[in-house]
Amino acid sequence: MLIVLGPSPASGGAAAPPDEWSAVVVPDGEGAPEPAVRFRRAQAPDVVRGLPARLGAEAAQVRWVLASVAEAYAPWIAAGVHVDRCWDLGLVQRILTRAASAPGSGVGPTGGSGGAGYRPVCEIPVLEPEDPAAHPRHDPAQDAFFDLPGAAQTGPDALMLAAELRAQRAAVEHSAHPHRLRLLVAAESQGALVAAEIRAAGLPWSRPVHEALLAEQLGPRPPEGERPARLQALAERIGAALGAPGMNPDSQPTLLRALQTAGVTVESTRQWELNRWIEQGGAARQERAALLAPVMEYKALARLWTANGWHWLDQWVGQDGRFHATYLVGGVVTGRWAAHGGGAMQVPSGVRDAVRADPGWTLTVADASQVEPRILAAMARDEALARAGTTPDLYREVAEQGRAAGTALADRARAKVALLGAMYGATTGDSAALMPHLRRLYPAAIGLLERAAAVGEAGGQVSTWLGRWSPAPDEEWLASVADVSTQAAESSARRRRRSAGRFTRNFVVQGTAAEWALCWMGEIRRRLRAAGMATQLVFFVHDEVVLHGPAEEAEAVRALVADAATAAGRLLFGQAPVDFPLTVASMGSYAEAK
DNA sequence: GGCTAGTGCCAC
DNA sequence: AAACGTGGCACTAGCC
Repeated sequence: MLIVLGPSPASGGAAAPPDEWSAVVVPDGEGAPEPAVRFRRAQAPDVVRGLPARLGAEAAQVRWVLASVAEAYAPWIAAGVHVDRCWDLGLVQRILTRAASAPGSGVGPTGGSGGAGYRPVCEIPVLEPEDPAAHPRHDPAQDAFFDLPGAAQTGPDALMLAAELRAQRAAVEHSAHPHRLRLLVAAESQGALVAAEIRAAGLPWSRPVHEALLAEQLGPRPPEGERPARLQALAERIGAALGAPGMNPDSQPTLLRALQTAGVTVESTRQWELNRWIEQGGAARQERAALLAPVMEYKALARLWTANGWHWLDQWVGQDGRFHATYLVGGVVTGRWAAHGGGAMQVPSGVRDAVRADPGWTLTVADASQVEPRILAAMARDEALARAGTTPDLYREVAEQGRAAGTALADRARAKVALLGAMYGATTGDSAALMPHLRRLYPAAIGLLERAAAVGEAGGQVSTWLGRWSPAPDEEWLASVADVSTQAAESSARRRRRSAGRFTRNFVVQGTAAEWALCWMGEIRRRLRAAGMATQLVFFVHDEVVLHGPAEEAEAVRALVADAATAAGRLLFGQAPVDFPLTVASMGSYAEAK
């Protein structure tokens, strides 16, 4: 059963009160959807709790349809209301709108078996949870200002949302692969629930551990506006060593000039280039390393200070000792999640020790191994690569196969570089040189990547396994690749085609891996709920999850997470031709992972 | 004061 | 501009 929740529509010519919502039950068969219940928006959790029984339905059978789960769900969680299933109209609209621009999707106006093509009934912006529009402030003066006739203060009403739902369902059913797109819709929507729940739970973060770590590396917390003592001392040493006393190492132009004046022949101040200069020193390597040691140390510590220092702690770790990461489901063009605020997707390994389980609880960290090449093997139905994908260490097995075939892909490191390079579109170096060997060993897999690249170079769109499409190139791109008026224009056109090809090449793999991860988390969530466990998902980074729960649940949780990974593979690929093994362990500190 | 571009580093 | 994909974010410099 589908129940749409949204702002009440006008009735009898009278506008509904601004904070009134309606529940619209969408019948399975014929019949128009009708508002079944009207309620104040703040009462939504009670409605969600009570309405299914009043309609004679099991709560677990209801799919709640919302314009934006990110916007609506947080107060429900706060009220202790969790739902099993939902349909996020905004997230699905984004997927369908993009698909509609791709001729092969079956979603657009030209394709489809009987569908007229997907056109949104109403625009549903994908709001960030921080977006002021997601949390309208109740300032009466503002209300008066926005209460103009026709002002879309509350967005589409529940009946419009029901109509949009209808359009979305039709588009899915008429698409090229309805069962896959259905899964994507369910997984993306479930992802929105997971993201909101992770944010609400938060990653347990020990302020004392973090502060001790900062004190150890940077010295005591400095007064506002001053550098920490260790950094200040290093800045002075750098100035002295480079013959530029008083210089500010935070100023890249200043530092670069000082380095060059001191005979350090680099063109940037990047760490890798400084390291390369040291390596090239021959007999003078020691001297060079000693000269640049304070610079390197300054860079590392300055990064810690600015990215994850005391300010970060104050801003992102509240009194509850949790880091509440805000995830943007499908926020990356490939479908990966993005994060907003606090750098949640880039918590450096150096500060992960501050992530500590509560007393009596434990962190379970699960990291999926080599997801992308496994995904590639499964998508391409590449038998040989899939064989490697049934082993725990895919790269090692690829090296075995490479050695047996007498190719240069004879050790694990080369196998890894070659495969990653193939998925990223490497054109130089070791990985490009190994491509012919890879192509011979895995013609189906490499063929899939090269076809995806060719589509991108030609300005076309590609799709993930479940049906998330890459964007169509914009006018500017089309014009630039058509411009062959000069040699410079022609080479620029070629460069941009290649770049688009690398993007689509990577898109199919990265995007499908993101779909696997989405299903993985959905399965974890479903199983945790079914088992009635207290353990919660508290963190996610592309192919890694962190759960936090009572120590006595840990053993079951490890098994549950691994089972969920297998189930996700089955959901995508049926009897999955590859395995999705995990490195999974329970621990007190996140730093113990890997 | 705000804004953008450039730079550099973190994660996968 | 580091070869080779996706991002976020902090800082400086230089503009209005």
